[in-house]
Amino acid sequence: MDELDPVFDAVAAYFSVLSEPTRLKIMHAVCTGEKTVSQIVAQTGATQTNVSRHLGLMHRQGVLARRRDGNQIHYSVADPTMVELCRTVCNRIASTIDERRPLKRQLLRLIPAPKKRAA
Amino acid sequence: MDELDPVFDAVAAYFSVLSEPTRLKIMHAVCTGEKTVSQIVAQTGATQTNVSRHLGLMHRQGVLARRRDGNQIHYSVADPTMVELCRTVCNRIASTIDERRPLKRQLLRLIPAPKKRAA
DNA sequence: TGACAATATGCGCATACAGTCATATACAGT
DNA sequence: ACTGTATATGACTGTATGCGCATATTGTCA
Repeated sequence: MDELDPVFDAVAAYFSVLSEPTRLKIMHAVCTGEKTVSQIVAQTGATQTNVSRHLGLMHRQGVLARRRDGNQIHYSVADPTMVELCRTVCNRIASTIDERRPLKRQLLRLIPAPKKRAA
Repeated sequence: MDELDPVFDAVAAYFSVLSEPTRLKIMHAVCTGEKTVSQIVAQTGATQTNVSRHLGLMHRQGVLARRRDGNQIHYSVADPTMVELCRTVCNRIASTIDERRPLKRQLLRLIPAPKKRAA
């Protein structure tokens, strides 16, 4: 199975992006459309430094796209699969905890369903 | 956004299970049906200690189901969503690396497509 | 009960990584 | 050029966690 190691490593690295609460908050912030760093900082409540680190990481992984506009930098989702995975997991977790209603509602509404061609 | 923290933590924890190569190997081993610890150890090439640790963790997370049979313990997939996520990611990664053919083939074949009612 | 096989666990180590502080870079306006 | 704003980065710390060794636990068979 050794020759498959790079494969498992790649898949693990992919999931690793989503295995961190702050990065999930960032995904949640940008999954509805382009956002500047400041906006993401405001929405997530994380520090600027920390957000910037995670944004850099996610951009390097190809998860997020960057766009410079004067002084600001806009980030957006570059890999829709990531959002799809989040939605799947939110639904799954919600289905396992019928007793905890409020958490369930929050989960189901975190990732809005795609309209037609959500950027 | 503070009140949503537990939600993001839960989702992150969910993805964390799949963000580790050894655990992915285990998923790959059991996704085709129940396997004993020894079988998983053999297939993954990891040590018994390490496999046992990961199996315990995955069982506690509700990802795997346990079944005692005499001296042996059989593990199987308890959460089909996990397998679905793996398949999704394998396809996604494969699609991003058309140039690396061998890796692509391996990825696409890691998680066999569900027949009708795969346990 | 004793010996053996299968699996789990306490402990220690090494590494990875999220977070913070201070500072650097890049751009805009005056 | 200077100041202010927006974003990124180097250095460091603390914590989490994957791993291996030795050992414990659970079950089988004689």
